[in-house]
This record gives sequence, structure tokens and C-alpha cells, in this order.
Amino acid sequence: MRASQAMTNDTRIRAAWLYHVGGLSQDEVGQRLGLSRFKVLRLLSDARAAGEVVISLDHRNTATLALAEAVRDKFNLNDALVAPDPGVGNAHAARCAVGMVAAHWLSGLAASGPMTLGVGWGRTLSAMANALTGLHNPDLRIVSLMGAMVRTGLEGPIDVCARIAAEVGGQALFLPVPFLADTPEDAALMLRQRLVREALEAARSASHMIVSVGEGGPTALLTRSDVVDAADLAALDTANVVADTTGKFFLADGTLAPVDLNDRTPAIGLEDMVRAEVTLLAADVSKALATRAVLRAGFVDRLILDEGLAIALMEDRA
Amino acid sequence: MRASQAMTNDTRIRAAWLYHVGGLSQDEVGQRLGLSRFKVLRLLSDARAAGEVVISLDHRNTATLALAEAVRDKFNLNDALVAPDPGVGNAHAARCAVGMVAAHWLSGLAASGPMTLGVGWGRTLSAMANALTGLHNPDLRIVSLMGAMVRTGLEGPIDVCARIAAEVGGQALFLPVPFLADTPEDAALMLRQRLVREALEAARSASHMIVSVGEGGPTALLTRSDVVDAADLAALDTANVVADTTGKFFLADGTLAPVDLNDRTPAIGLEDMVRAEVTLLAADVSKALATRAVLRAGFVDRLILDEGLAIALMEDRA
DNA sequence: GCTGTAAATGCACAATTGTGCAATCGTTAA
DNA sequence: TTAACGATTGCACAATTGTGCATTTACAGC
Repeated sequence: MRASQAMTNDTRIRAAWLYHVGGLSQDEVGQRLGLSRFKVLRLLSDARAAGEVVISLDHRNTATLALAEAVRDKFNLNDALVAPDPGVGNAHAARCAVGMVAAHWLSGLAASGPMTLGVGWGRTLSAMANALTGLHNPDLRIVSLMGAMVRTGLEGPIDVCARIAAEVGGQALFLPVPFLADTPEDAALMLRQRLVREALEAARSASHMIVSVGEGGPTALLTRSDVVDAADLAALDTANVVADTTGKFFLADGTLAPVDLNDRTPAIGLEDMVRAEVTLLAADVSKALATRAVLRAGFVDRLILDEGLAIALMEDRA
Repeated sequence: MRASQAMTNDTRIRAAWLYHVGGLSQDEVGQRLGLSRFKVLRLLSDARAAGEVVISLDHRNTATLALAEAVRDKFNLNDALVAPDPGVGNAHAARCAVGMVAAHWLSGLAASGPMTLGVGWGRTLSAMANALTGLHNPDLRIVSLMGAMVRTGLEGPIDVCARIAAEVGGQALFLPVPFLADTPEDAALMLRQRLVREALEAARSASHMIVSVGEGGPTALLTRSDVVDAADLAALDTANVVADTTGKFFLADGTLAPVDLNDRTPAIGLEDMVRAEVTLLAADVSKALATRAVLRAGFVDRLILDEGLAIALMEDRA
């Protein structure tokens, strides 16, 4: 956010309308609003960053439809959606693409009737929240499936959950516990708290869950968020953990890793995920190994991924 | 649509992704897809025209919120929504703006549960169909409130109805009669046909209706669509008709005009509109007179209009 | 095969948009 | 009051995007 405090949202929104709807040039917008062209330029990119301007686009083309079908069959899924290759090798673009497709799918799913939706966290889910538009359902309950991080940006469990709820006009529920407890006993104790149990109950009863896959390794977002310390990191490494979702760490064969971290994350259990209809978001080829591991765990019903990752998975690469 | 037949949607969609999601320049997109920059340029504008790329933006700013409240109070409405001024004086931009706000409102309204939605026709409703995205509700029934035009573009009753239904994944129902019958008796006869009665029944039972306001005068879309002939036009003129909706022609004071045209348009009746929750779309200051007339008729619950028209209405202009 | 017509393409040029950087403004701390 | 710092602004220039028009291509009718 570059704009000054004095420059209210109003100017930004007005500029965005003049530009995008009215089709005026930035120069003309500037004249009309009494601003320099440069100010308008910056206002417009702020508006995009603030999510006041959302572009959504069709993703159905024969290549991705065929890929989706192939992925669905290969991994025995109910459904698979493939976002077209955004053309740049970077993971950020892949996350945007997957987020956009996921947002569109969610709009269709959650359009009607009351529903409890469990959500994970991460940059891909954050991208989905960004792309979410048009969905408005006050009877939607968005519940975070795991504890909170102390310091994150827009990607933490609470942030993702709250942003989705705000956009759809529904209710947000958080699990009021830290993402990671110091000991398994502490984690269990936290989950026994009355207020926590209430939220946990809601999370467990979610009919649909949307989670994303983490790499579990030292480069993953999780391990870079001050959540796991050096000792835990070493434990993950020696145990050969390759993936994580919803506070669970997995080995390449899809089994839960024998690390005590798995008992120290106060969150819903695997059995809850088996019960619900789980949609996994996976963006970027770098997630190939991790995605395969989570899929092997057997609780995923629907996979939304980008074209590059889909191809990698089909070719048994990386 | 400029693209050749051989150039499938695939290329267009792929180009749009590379450009909008991937952030590549048109040149880079061209290289990657083996096309010239110019081809890409045209592909992109086709994609926008085809509704494959939809941009939606926030419209809430203090100025329009205040205006909306003022309009609501002045005309005793349940609700009013004001789209920000798109900055160019032309009516097309105003229609886009109103369409966008209407689409967003509709997404919220029709997100959940089964519902029958009656729709009118015209360029503003067409703009709404264009801007509609994210709404997916197979239990939605879209029914046209009036007969069909023989020759229109994307704005005719059938087209608007079908496009909305296609976008939301719902069912479309048409009134299988011409917009205008030769005599009142013919109109009545048509409405007695079994198949027509069925559709009419659905239209009458619609809980919500979205219609737009026509000017009724010689410059209006209706009078330019080959529907009304010279004699009818003269009748409208001498009767001082200033507005029309849903096949009804109104005088400035909001009463039905004493012209036989009002008995020759096979459509739902005024009493049906009183029963339902009616949303009126009105775009551009040129509709000020007509809008006021329709509002006086007393069946409108919600008004969605653009800033310019709202100001004109508040100032009792035109 | 030939020809006329319309669509599609590519190009030169015009307009718009984006970027790095230096100048300016405002604010805080000495 | 001044020094110092960061945020904001505007500018020159670079890159990208859009347009009118001439040229090529595709194709239907003869």
C-alpha cells in the first residue's frame, strides 16, 4: 500500500472505475480527479493489490481438460481441475492460477444453502481468497482446521479464514490455539478446553475441506515461519518428511511421519479428513513430491493444480 | 468475433492466461504460442468480448453510498444501488457500470437455494449478463417476462434470458410468443395456448424480477427494433408515452398509457409485478424521465442506477 | 482454373503505460 | 531551529499496447 492516509479508498475506487469501466486513459482519469498521471498509475496498482479490482477468466480448454481427466484417473480422485499454465516458471504465478480456478470452483460449490467449510492455510489458499468474487452466502461457515501462527502475512490460518468469510459474508471460526504446542500433552490439553472444543467440533463436522500441500522440507513456508525450531527441523529431516497439510507431516509413501510434531499440532485428525470431502490445492512443480505423498494418504477427493504440476505428476517426475 | 474458425477457443484462452495471469507481454505470449503480436492483441480483445475475461470491481464509495440512500428515501424504495460514474458521457459506459453492480447484487441474491427469477430485456440487462460471473446455481430458473423479438443482437428477451441461465447453470424458460401481437384479441389468444400458459405461470410466480426501463420515445431501442410500426409509433407519440417496461407503456404520471399496444404485448401483467420483488435497472441520464414514470407506477422495490442518473433524479432534472 | 469478395495478417506509426531516479515534502528527534 | 530520515511526487525515458491501412490469404461462385 503506497497511498497516503489522507487519500481515502474513495479516490482509489473512483479512479479504478473511470479507468476500467469508463475506459479513460490514466491521463484522463488524472485530469478529472485532479491528480497527476503517476498518482493515478500508483492508485490503480494499489486498487488491484487491495482486491478492489478482480479479473477472473475462463480456464476450460481442451489441453487442461484432458490433463485433468488423466490426473483424476491416475490418482483415483473424484475430480481434478487443472489451471492453464500461466507461462512464467515462478511459483507465485502458479499459485495465482490455481487460486483462481479454486475460487471459481468454490463459488459453484458454496453458492447455495448453509454449509460448513474447513480451510487450511498457505499462499495458494491466500491466492484463492484474493480471486474469490461474487460468492455471497451468509449461511456459510468458514472454519480454520488448525491453530494459528503468530506471525504471518495474509497467508496464515486466521487470515485466510477471515478473508474468505468476509468476502462471502459468512461466519469465520478459528481454532484458538497455537499452531504448534511444546509437547504432545500440551496439545491434548489445549484441545480439551471448552472454547477450543467448540471450534474443533465445527471443524470436524465440516462437510467440505480445502487444504493445500506444504513441502515439509527446509524451504517450505511452514519451516520459514518461526513455527518449527532447529531441533524440530532436524527431526523432520532425519525422518524423511516430504509433505505436510493441516499440521500433519507425511513420508513419501503417504503415511504419517513418526515425529512427535504430529502429536503437537492441535488440529483436526486424519480421520476427520477421511470423513469430509477434501479438496487439495497444489501449485507449482516444486510440490510434485509432496503432492504425491499427500495423495497416497488417501483422504483427498478433489485435486486442483496447475498445468505444470499436472504434467510432472503424470510423467512421474520429481 | 474476429478469429478464424480454425483458431479454436483454446488458443484464445491460453493467450488470455499467459497475459492476465502470467503477466507476460503480448509479444512474449506471441512467441510462446507462435503467433504475431498483432494476432495476440486481437485474440485478447476477442476473449474480453466473448466474456472469457471478466473484470469486476468494488463500487462502494462514500459518494455513491450517500446518493443511494438519498434515492431510496426520495422514491420510497426498499433499496437502491448506485454505480460510480464511469467518467464518459456515453450511455454504453453507464450501462456497463449498472450491469456490473446489478450482476454483483444478483450473485448475492441468487446464490442459495432454488428460485425463479423473471427477467426483462435490453442493453442494460445484457450488460448485466456480461458481467455475471461466479454465480452458479443449478436450481435457478430464469424466465423471460415477455415475448420474443424477431431480430435483435444479444439484447433481446430470449438472448438475455438464455445467457444468464447459461452462466449460472440454471434453466431458461421463454414465453414462446412474439413481443407484439397484431390485435388485442390475438394477444389474448396466444396467452391461452397451453404451452404459453405454462411459461406464463412460471413468470407470474417469479419471486424476483429484474427489468429495465425503456424510453418509449422514437429514439428508444424498442422503437428501433422493427417491433412497432409507424402507426403505433404515432399512437405512442400522441398519447405522450414516456416509458416502457416489460411490454407496458407508461405516461409520465406512472399510469398505463391508453394505447392499444398495452393490450397487444403478450406478457405478465402489472399485478404480477406488484406481487413480486421487482428490481429496476436504469442507466444513463437520458432515462431520467422514463425512470421517474416507472417508479411512479409503484411496483418497483429496488433501483440500480448510475451516478449520473441518480444525481439527475435527485435534482429533478430532465 | 479463374475471379471477386471478404476475412485475416502484418506493419509503421501513435498513444498509452511503466520504471528508475532525483527533487520535494513532511515529520521526528536531537 | 535544524538535521536527518522516510515517504511522496513528478519527470525523462523505456517498454508496451493500440490503430489505420496496405497486403496477403482463403474461399465461394462461376
